[in-house]
Amino acid sequence: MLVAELSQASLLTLDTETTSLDPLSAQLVGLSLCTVPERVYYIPVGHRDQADARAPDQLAWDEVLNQLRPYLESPKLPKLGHNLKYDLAILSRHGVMLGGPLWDTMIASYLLDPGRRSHKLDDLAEKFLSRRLTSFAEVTGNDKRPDCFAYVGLPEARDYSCEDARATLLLWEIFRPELDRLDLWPLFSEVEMELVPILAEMERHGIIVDPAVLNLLSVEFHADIKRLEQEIIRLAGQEFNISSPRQLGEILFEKLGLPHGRKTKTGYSTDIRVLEELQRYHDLPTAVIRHRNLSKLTSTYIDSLADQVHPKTGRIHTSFNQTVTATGRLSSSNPNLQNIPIRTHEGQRIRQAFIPAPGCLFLSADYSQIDLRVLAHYAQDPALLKAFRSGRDIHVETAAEIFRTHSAMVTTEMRRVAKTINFGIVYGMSAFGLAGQLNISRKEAATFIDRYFDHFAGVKQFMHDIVEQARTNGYVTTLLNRRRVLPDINSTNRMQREFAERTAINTPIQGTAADIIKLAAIQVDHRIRKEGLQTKMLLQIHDELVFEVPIAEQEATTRLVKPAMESVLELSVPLIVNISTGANLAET
DNA sequence: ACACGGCGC
DNA sequence: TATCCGCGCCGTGTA
Repeated sequence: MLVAELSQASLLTLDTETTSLDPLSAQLVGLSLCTVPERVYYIPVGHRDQADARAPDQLAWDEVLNQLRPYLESPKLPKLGHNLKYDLAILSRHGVMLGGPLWDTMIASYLLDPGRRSHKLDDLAEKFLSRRLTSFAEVTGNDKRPDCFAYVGLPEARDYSCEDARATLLLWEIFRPELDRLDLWPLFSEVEMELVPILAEMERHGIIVDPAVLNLLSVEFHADIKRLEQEIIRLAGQEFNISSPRQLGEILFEKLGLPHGRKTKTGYSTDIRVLEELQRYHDLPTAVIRHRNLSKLTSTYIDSLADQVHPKTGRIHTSFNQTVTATGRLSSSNPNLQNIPIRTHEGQRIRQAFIPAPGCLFLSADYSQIDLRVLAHYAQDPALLKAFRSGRDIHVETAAEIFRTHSAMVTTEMRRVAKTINFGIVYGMSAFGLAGQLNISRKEAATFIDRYFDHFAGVKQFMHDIVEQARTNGYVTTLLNRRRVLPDINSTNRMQREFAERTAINTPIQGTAADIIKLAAIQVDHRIRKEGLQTKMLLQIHDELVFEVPIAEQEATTRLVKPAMESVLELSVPLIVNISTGANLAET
């Protein structure tokens, strides 16, 4: 009956039930399928009874596959799911390469409103279908086993799973016309959905960390932390918890009587800026800064990365989340591989622990100044366009303007200030924010900003226009028509309104950069396939793609990646990609 | 659950 | 008068 339906279907909705959230170890328990919301089928294949034997009344997966494979793998039949990246990974491990256009209600919901807090099926069903779905906790009861779903009775599992598949299809019937109406279909089908299997493969492949390097760092840093603890206690004259900002504040500002600066809701601020200021008066802050640096690296990166090496693969498998950020960027979690330290020497040593597979090297390809290039394109500012078209150092050019000198006379310090301003511009920063960032007076900051806008008048005009556009429309868009609503843009609360105004400036820039890097990942993936290379894309870090490249493919990959990334979109200024290679992440 | 602090782009 | 630069994830402390 299902098969008869499938042969007529124009869309197949599916939802997998498994033994684990980790697709690398999850076993398939059941699969629900539907082509219309009125009839949903549940196929139990991996249920266990209470004695942990195979439950009766199930189908053998091989026989199910004999019947269903042509439809599941059909390149013509579109597949709909909620968070299809997961189902894709599960089915792939069970011998099915899901084919056809992929449509995902989680991503559809995200494109329709990227600012929404949750795109979970249960929450969307409640909001758009006025239906309360049975939660996973309700169907698995008190069972705390990681593979608890396998022990759910067949009727209960069927009802639960079918409910989810049906809700997915009903949501799709709402979202699909909305995507069309808001002109989001190309972004959805040609960008976001193309990215899904690519991200799934990046996650599956993972990245190697060298446990020997991590162990060495762990031992060394723990010893340093221990020594610093002794010194801090000596300098403070008493024991206390250095990791507690509250206790640290009491020591610094009450016991030692050092001058306190800003206060937070809960007490004195003890952040890095405050501690650096206090170094003039006492040796304690210096030791605390060093202690903070080392404990941060140890707890967040060294020890926890070692814990997250997958037992089956010996690699780290992050999750790339496609429905989290308000701007269109990806995020990475469990662990976050988009914030591995880079600036400090200790950070570089952590990067050394990330290594390519034997016989391979890492190749990193990053867009040069992508945010400012996007700004140049939007603003059509003659000076900014000229600087990028002539290939000059944008921060040096900016410094020459705001310091009223020639670019040949720009010092590294002047360049640093200009760089801060350039980043601030992208974020819609005020004179107040810039002053705080550069530790200069507000008047000086205002002078820099005035001179900046004097020279880059097109940027000023752009910032004005985009805020105006946001006020009129209630939303802003990127070059690929990604949209973000700004409910507070006309708020009477000045703080809220100004925040929305900064968002109106930043989102088209950051979001367009996100569009570009997503297009790049898709293009590069397709070309790698076409050329039959073994190179694997491992990471996306906002403006950078990192690959694991067999040594013999280094040249071919470089020749492929750079032009592919530079030609994904034609802006008014060139997109420039820098390539570097190395035997670990520190070397790239 | 929330605040703080800190890592990345 | 006060304002405190956009987007994330995560560890720790505190309640």
